[in-house]
Amino acid sequence: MNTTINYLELLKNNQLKVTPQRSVILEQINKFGHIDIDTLYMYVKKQFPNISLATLYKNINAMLEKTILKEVKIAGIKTKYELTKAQHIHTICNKCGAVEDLFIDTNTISEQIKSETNFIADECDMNFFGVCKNCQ
Amino acid sequence: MNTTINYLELLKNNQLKVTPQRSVILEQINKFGHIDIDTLYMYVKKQFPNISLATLYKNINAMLEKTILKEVKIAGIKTKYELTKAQHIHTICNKCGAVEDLFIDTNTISEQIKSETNFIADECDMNFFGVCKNCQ
DNA sequence: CTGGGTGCAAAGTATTTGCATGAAC
DNA sequence: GTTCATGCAAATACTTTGCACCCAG
Repeated sequence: MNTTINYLELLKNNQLKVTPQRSVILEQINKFGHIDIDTLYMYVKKQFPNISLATLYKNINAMLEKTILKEVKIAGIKTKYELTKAQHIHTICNKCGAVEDLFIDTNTISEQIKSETNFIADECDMNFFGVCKNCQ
Repeated sequence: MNTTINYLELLKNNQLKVTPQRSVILEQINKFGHIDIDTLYMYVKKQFPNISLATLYKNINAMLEKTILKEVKIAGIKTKYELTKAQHIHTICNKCGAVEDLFIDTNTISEQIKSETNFIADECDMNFFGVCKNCQ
């Protein structure tokens, strides 16, 4: 049920050396879906007790630049990171805090924006706040 | 053409004391539409050379709590603040950096989300990245 | 072997807190 | 007069940088 991702190829294809630290970082981000730096640090430390926060930041930044990762900035909570995947939006539950992906079409709105304002959008972030199924 | 806002009432109605500093803060945020803390500090200092960053942060946080203000977190740029107003979305130009408001309907998507996932959304943030009319 | 990655320490930036004084109501 | 805001200094949190050493290719 979990998508298998080839971290090795992902790194190689982006001219980043494959190190065990990087593999674990990607593994953990994928496991959590969305994770903030401190939680990630905590989990990566379980496999690399000596890894430094600086290394984590450096790697995160390198992968952000290569667009392997994406920054998820959400009002009210710490910035999280996710693997870059198909265009999707986020739902954030105000009760339990869960952040979920939802793969829905966003092009319709982009086109509406273009016709109304001439702004040509090629990307978007959408965050919906409310109450998730489980918390209702 | 500029909406006149009664900062006095806005503060009073939210149980916040009316101080000249607060009025100027609201004035500047309104003038810029969206502004980050450093730019705001710079402009507020023109009228209150002795104001401290701490005071600015305290006021911003107080007004965020009362929902007079809203945090605008956008991937890649510094967090900005705006006055709370009718539901709207943001367009961010990748060339000139301009952040603009766009008042379009978001309920249709909220309903789509509800019917697809049972997530009940009561609010959303939407940021579209691309090229604005002027920069094309 | 060579270039880039790692870990540490230190620097830099951002944000919050505590407290004495002063202004709002 | 009482409560809360302000401004300063200090503390804390967050992120980046420099450098010596080490590993991936």
